[in-house]
Amino acid sequence: MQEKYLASEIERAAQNYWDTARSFYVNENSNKPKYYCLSMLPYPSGKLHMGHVRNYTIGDVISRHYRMRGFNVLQPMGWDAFGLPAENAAMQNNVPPAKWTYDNIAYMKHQLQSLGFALDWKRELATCDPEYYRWNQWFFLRMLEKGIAYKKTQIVNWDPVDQTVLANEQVIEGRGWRTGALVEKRELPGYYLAITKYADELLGALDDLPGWPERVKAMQANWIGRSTGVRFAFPYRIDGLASDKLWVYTTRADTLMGVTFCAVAAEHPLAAHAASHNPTLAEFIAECKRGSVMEADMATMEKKGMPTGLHVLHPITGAQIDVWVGNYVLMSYGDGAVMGVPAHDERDFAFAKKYGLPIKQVVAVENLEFSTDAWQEWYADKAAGRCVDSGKYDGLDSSAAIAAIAEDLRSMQLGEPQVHYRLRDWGVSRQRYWGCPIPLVHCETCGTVPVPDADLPVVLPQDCVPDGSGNPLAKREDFVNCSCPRCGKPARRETDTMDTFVDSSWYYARYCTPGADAMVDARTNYWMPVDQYIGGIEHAILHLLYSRFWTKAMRDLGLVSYDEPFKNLLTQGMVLNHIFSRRNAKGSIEYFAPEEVELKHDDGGRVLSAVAKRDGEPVEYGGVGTMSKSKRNGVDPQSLIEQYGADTARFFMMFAAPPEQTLEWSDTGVEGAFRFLRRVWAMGHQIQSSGIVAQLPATLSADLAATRREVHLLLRQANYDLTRFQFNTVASATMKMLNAIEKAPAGEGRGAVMTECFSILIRVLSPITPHICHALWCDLGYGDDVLAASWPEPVEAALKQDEETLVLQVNGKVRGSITVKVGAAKQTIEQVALDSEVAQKFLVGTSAKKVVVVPGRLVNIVV
RNA sequence: GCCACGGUGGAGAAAUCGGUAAACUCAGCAGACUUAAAAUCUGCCGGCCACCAGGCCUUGCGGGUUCAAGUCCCGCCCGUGGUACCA
Repeated sequence: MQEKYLASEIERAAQNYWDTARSFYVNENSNKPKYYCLSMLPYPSGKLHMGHVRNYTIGDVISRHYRMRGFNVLQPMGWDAFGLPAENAAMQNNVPPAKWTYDNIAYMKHQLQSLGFALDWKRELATCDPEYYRWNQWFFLRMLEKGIAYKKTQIVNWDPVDQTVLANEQVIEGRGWRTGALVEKRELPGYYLAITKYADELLGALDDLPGWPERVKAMQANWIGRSTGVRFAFPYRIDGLASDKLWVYTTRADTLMGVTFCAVAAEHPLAAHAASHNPTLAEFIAECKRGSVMEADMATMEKKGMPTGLHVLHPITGAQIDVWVGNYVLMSYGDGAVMGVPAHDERDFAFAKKYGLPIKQVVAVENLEFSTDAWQEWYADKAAGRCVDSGKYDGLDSSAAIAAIAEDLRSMQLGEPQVHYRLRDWGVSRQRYWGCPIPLVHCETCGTVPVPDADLPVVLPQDCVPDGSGNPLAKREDFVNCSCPRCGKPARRETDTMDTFVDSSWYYARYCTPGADAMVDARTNYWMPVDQYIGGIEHAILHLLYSRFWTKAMRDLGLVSYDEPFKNLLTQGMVLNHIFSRRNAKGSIEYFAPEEVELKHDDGGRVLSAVAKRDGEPVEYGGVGTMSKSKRNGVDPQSLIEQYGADTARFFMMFAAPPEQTLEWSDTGVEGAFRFLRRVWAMGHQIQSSGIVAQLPATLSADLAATRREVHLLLRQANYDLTRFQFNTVASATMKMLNAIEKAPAGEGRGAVMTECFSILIRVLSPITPHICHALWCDLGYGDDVLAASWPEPVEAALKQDEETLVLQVNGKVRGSITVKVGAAKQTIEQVALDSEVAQKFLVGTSAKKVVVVPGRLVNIVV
């Protein structure tokens, strides 16, 4: 073996070995237990960034560890290849998204391979491949048949200059990112998937996912947002309107007697009716329709309203209630109308104060004074209050009042209790080119007709170049023009494509069944569910909820036999980097990569200002944020790999922080990871040249026994840390092992202790830095392939010790230590502590009030 | 705004059950080796007080529970992720 650590040579050799031996190609014919380890598939943005390296190294460490523990491990990889960035790149470089995407895939695949991940590449898939997305189309048609997919209108961000739909990401401060034009809300028809039909199951099944982080389950539960309340109506009679009821939903029916107004969404029929002969109101409604559709914008904007001049009747008292239009009422949520109870709802309170609407208290809490001057938390407290000034409901508590009022509404046929979800159905239509075509045909005679299964896939043309003004598919006559599958007459193809979350909702199942001429086949039931799923915390809600929904829909269509796709979930923390941007003259935003920017710091190291190196003009510092193509703040690991090797990059990534924690990028410390690997190599060389000693002598000197004990203790700790995926401390355990081996004292058996301890070190380190460990394992003659080695376990005999040291505290402060026999009785320990010189010093003129003994840890004397 | 998570030395971090705060590493400082540099090795490295012995303080801020709090409870501040068309 070479004396010097030559990373690139070692890595090439190890990768060649794995390729030749087909080490990571797996199948279902194994007598080992299966283990499906899956990392979220990357978007092929051009180059890997540090977030990818982190994600895939975590997955690889888990995969290799489980493999050495005797599992049949599947670890596949693929490409989330449809999406917006390809269209943006196309506009910038005049390259078709298809070419850009496939070029990126080729480059990034090469990068992944150079990192030495234990991937089964024969299962690779790209979601932009017609052989993949045909099954999106096929399944969409099945959902259409089952009524899970349906059509209704959706509200989108509209750029009036580019005449195009904008993604939320493309709306910055209410303006289109390219044009700077004020964004408008526009209604378009679109297809929805009825995820709300599964809301109860999606919520309930969270309890059956003990391997998911609590925080993710909490977020999903809140997102689904099940509530029980009452849906009821305010009756009205308004000339020119056929309907005679204004429906609302509330969880606080107990405050119904405090209603002083109603508010409807700008798109509500009552608003439209009132506006038809009220230009001021029409103008206000138009104003409500300006701005983006984002929830964060809706929630933070100033709450505004305008009276419609219409009124409805209180369902119980019959009193006239004014109807307002409110910019904060969402048509897409419930019935697009809400009751206003200013006394007991904080938002209604602010609204009433602003417009001088009456505030009527109907819930009181003993000893607390209600005042309309300022909002107080208890006004909305469901638990403490009782009804007042509410007629026959006076004195009832919240739940009794809700029950009584719901019953009265029911008897009047004006409402009933209802379970409500915050979750909305999943709108999947996108007015974009680079996505999976929705397999429908529009015929003047037959209406909307599904493309027959035999004609799937509807293939997306590969050579379009978007220009930012709408979907180029609509201009492609050869795509759009077709004949109706039903009547044969000329017809037009649907040009909307599917949300890319469709692509990623079932790819994990397709990995299991490469080459199947169905969506999936029986092999999926061998591998699924995924035993360990690893991906960014940013997917905690949407991707993970859609995948769970999709799995249940596939199950209900008889395609798979499992209920949940991901048994265990590890949510990786984001890798963050600094963000710099500038708004140009047109009002659009340009981002600068950190290396394109020069920083000025204050004395404390805080960023004061930044200028672009290119032109010396100032750029705005946007703080830190997740590495992304669009913000141009990704760091390419390539130079790291070239300079130090894949093992150093992998080790450093694992060492830097625990997987779930957010990581602010900095490359200081990479050098240290490299130094460590060089020392590991040097130790291997030293052991090899001084001769490998397999047999430990019958007895060891106390010093050597201590070295051996330390390494076995570290092994015990590392094994524990592996079970909880805390790889940073596994990495530091291997560093501590090396420190101990290097300091191994002279004496009989030194070679044997070093040989044994180093074999432990290599195996524990091998999932993190597989190349160097592969080389050392072979070169030192431990075996042919470290992948086939058994995972090390600490040896009890090596851990044994006769005495232990306990911390001695007086009044909770550390004052010294005592040494006792292992397993000594509490009374004995107490006596040793009290007799100690340190304790005696503190006991002069007083006595111990209490002595707390924590076995194996400490003694605390309270005086 | 709302939901979730986080905040520990100059930096990344560790501390498994409420039991020695800062393991391991980076940066820095001092030294050894060297003609020199690189590499390597050794020592120091939270703050204040002290001649030493040692003492006091310190886990974003303010309170609380406890023999004992980074860890548990209450109230704030700041940061990150998500917020349904970024993926």
